[in-house]
Amino acid sequence: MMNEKQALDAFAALSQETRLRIVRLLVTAGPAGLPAGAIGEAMDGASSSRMSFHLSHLEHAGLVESRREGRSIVYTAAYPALSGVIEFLMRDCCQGHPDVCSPAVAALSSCCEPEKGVAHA
Amino acid sequence: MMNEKQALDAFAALSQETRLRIVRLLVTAGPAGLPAGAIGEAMDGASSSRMSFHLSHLEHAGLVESRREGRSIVYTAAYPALSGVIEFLMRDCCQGHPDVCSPAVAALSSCCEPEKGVAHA
DNA sequence: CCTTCATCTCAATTACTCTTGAGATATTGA
DNA sequence: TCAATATCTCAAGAGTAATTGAGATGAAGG
Repeated sequence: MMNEKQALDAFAALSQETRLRIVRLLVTAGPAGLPAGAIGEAMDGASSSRMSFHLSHLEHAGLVESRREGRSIVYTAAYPALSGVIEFLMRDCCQGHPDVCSPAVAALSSCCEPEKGVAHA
Repeated sequence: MMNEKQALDAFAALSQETRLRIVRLLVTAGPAGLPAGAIGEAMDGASSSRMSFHLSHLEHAGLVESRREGRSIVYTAAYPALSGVIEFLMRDCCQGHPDVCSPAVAALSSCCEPEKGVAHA
C-alpha cells in the first residue's frame, strides 16, 4: 500500500512531459518492455544521457523497472506501482466523497472490459 | 475529458507535500470548503504568502476553486478535476492492461460503498 | 584483444520552484 | 473615515530539476 512519500515521488515523476510519455509508451508495450534506445527514438530522438536521466528518475519513483538484455537495458512499466497511484488517489481523495471516484470508475468500463466482477458496471 | 497538459499540471500540483495535504484537507472538508487562513493553520501555521502561493498553484491546476466570503477567501476541492486525474491515469495506463486498473478499482470498494450506480453520482 | 554498440555517469549550465519578508488590496465594523 | 482582519502580490534568495556534451562502463563479435 502506497504511502504519502511514494505518492509524492510518483506525482513528481509523472509531472514531466517526457516521463509521462515514457510511462504511456511502456504500458502499451506490455511486459516485454522496450530497450532504452527504442524509447529514446520514440521521444523525438532524445539524447542518451537525457533518456538515462528520465528513466532512472522513473525507476527511482518505482514506476518502471529495468533488466539488462544483451547490450540493451530493457525497461518495463511497473503495473502494481501504477495501480498504486490510482489507488492512492481514490483512497485519499474519496474519503466519504464518491463524487470523486464514481465518475472515474465509470470511465474504467470503457477502457478495460468489466470482466472481473469488481463492481459489475 | 482531461488532456495531457492538464494532467501534467495536476501531477505537478500534487507532487508537493503541502499542496497534497491541502487537497486532502479540502476533500474531507466537503463543498463548504475552508478559508485560506484555516488551511494555513492546518499546514503547521504556514505563512500567508506561502499559502497563497500553493493555493493559487492548485487553483491554476484546476484542482481547487475559490470564492470570496466576507473577508475570507474560501477554497473548495474541485471534485470533477480530481476524478479527472484518476480517469486520466486509468484511460492512459489501462489500455489493454486491466492489471493496472482492476486492483485500483478493487480498492475503491473499500473506500466508497460499492454501489453499482456508477453513472454520475 | 580490439572495436562497435548501447547505455550510464559526471560536470556545467540554464531554468524552474519554493520560501521569506515587506507591502498592497479588499472587506468589515466602530 | 479609520483601524483591524484576511489575503494577495512582489522581489530576492536558496534550493532543486532538466538539458547538454564529453567520457566511462559493459556486452558481443571478429
